[in-house]
Amino acid sequence: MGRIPCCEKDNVKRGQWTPEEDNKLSSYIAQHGTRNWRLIPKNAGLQRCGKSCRLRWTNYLRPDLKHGQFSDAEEQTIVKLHSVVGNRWSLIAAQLPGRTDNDVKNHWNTKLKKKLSGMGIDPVTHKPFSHLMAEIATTLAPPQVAHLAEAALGCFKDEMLHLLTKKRIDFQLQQSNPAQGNNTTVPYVSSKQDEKDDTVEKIKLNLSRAIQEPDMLPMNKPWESTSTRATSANFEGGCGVFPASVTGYHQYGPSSFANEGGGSGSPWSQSMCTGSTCTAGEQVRSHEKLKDENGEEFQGGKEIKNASSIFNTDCVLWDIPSDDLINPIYRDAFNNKE
DNA sequence: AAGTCCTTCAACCGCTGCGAT
DNA sequence: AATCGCAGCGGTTGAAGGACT
Repeated sequence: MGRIPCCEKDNVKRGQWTPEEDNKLSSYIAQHGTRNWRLIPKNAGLQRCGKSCRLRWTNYLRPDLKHGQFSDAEEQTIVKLHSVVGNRWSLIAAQLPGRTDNDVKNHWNTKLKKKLSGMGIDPVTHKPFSHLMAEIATTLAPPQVAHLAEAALGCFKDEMLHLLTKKRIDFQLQQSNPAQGNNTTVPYVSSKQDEKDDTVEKIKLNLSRAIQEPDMLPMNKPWESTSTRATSANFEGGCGVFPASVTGYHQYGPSSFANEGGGSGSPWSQSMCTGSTCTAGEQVRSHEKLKDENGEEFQGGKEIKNASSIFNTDCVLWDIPSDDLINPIYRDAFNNKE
């Protein structure tokens, strides 16, 4: 039994809204509010379906909306929240005044995913690519690992190729010493296809090396540690899949990248990618029950009418002060990758 | 200058949960 | 308890404009 459509498809206009339509909708809502979207187009004299009107209003016409570029702080908030709740755009948008879920989703898909990939971080799991490779290599028996690693490589390949073909990266192999500039540095290649093939071969080479020599794999998990100073060396010394310039960002940048000697161990970096919150399989799914620190259950999804129950000023889930949502060091690292 | 490719983002689609009946 | 209709959500699409060749 099919559901009755929300409107007569034949009688409704689709596609871009005209300024006249915007005016009609805005002035109607200003007078009558947004009760009953089905009636709004009819009463406002619009040949649109109610759903289309609602979207136009919530995503564009609402007076409280913020249009224009996302700020650094907003981007950081999105990344951080995404690492906790995954693709729950409405929940994330609720933490960004004036932004809609559509805005956040679009910005994530067009900008932030690429930024993270460019930093050597898998935007799905929020873990370094190199770590994911290493996990595959260490957790599986040799006959399986080759195939699975190949499959994983396929997953990451598009992101990596995007990065590597857009930007010329001095691709350092794990053994090479950048200061000496020895000839293990992969030279720039002339054609785009050669460049891609070469890059894929390098990744494969280093992956297979990591599989054959598990000793060289990073056994510590810097993002799970709050005390160990994690530096890019963790990954340069790892499977060597990624160039130092990329792995240097593996912890969303802050202490290990921008403050090489300091290792501030900012709660920002710790909470961005802790094992307990950042893996895809562990991400909160819609309608799963969540528990707060008192063991009381609350639910994800739209059951959370006020998202501040999760993202409140005390940051219960993250155990960080809210001020740390905006970490200037991380921000700089993030911006420098543009 | 023209054609092609890429990026962005508004809009649509289908699904789900909730409240009313 | 079952059904219906609405609102909201996330994934996807496609038009438009910009960048590149």
